[in-house]
Amino acid sequence: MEEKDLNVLRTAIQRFLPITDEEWELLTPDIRYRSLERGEKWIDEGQREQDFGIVLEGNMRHYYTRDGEEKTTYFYFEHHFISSYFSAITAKPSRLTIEALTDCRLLAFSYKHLQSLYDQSPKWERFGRLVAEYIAMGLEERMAGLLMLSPEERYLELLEGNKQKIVERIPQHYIANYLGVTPVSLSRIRSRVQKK
Amino acid sequence: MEEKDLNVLRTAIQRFLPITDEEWELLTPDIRYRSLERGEKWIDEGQREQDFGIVLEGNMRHYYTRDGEEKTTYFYFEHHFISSYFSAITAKPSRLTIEALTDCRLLAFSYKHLQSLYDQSPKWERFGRLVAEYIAMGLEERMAGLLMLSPEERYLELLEGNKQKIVERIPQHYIANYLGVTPVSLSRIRSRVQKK
DNA sequence: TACAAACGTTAACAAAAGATAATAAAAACA
DNA sequence: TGTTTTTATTATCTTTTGTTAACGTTTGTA
Repeated sequence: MEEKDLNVLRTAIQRFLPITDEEWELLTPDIRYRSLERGEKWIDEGQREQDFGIVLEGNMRHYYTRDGEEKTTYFYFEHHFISSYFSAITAKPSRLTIEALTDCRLLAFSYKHLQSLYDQSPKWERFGRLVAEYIAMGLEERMAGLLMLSPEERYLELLEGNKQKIVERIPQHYIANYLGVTPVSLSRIRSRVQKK
Repeated sequence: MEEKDLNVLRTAIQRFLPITDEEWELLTPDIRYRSLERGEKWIDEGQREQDFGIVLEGNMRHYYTRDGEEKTTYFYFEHHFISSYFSAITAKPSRLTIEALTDCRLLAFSYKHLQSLYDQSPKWERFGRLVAEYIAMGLEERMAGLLMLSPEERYLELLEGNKQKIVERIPQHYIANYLGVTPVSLSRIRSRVQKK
């Protein structure tokens, strides 16, 4: 495994808390590469065994399926952690599917292994807490936006915030799902916004 | 402090994980009663020092303020933990206000103290992780509903799910906020639903 | 390269939601 | 008890969204 790739993962972990080499080496035996072609699924609805991963290259989306319709609700880019998180922590089958939007390279490790680190080392347990808090904060932010902003305001926020990546690299009909409107409606919002 | 009230808190904690008497006694010195009258605020926007609490009696709401408008996004009932969670974990001023909808009795303890327990005991650190995961799951569930269901479907879900408490005990215009529509619109949804 | 699939825009119409105001009922409270 | 205040409904009008379909463009791939 390339040092550079491992460092991407270690750096991502250390955005939450510093870890020693010994702590790091508790994780490394379980790390492996995964490659996905565009359109390939990383985690499928109903799937049980759960991996965590980090995106080295490419981008991905996750979606729920309802009445045969796919509803995309999140995107993953380089250096993002990726997992069917709620399936992993509840040990239930995944309710969502994660799919590569471009060819992707990932590093992966099993949630089971991470969970065993929670028992072995308080530092990893703390990492688990900080990750959960981080995820919760992102969801709260998102939910507040859905409740308090109009679709147009949410679109404008997407253009400004630290989320331009999404607008630049993701097909618009997926973004429409993400904002909670139909693709047709997002197209109209865009033309409305442009006139101003 | 009454044994019965302390037991409510300990039971709530033990829904996440069992704790020994010694672990419990790390928390107890910091616990105190709080009483609020209807309309009184427990945490105010901009406030910094953060308490965690558990509702013994009564119910509460929390809301964001935007352009002078209050947007209610959550309700708390008996035996629910209550805090301005994201303010506590980020040590930033609270962006939301928590207000008593009825006269309330709570038990409270400081987040600072809880945080010190994270350092003192792996069990408490794990408690912190499990609580964060629980909050994240609730938010994900909520967000998926906002993205995938119509306002009418969200209202119907509220009637069925394990959330009847909200419909029974909370004024409708707050519920409208919670569902992401205006009070007028919720009233129309109700009359539409009844005709069926 | 040629064909098919995916994507984005626009149009037309129906359904729903927002805004505002009027009214009535219920709850708080002095 | 009587009087505010809060709460819910209804009506009207405007704006926005959903739905379906058509069209052209881009992209992927055989």
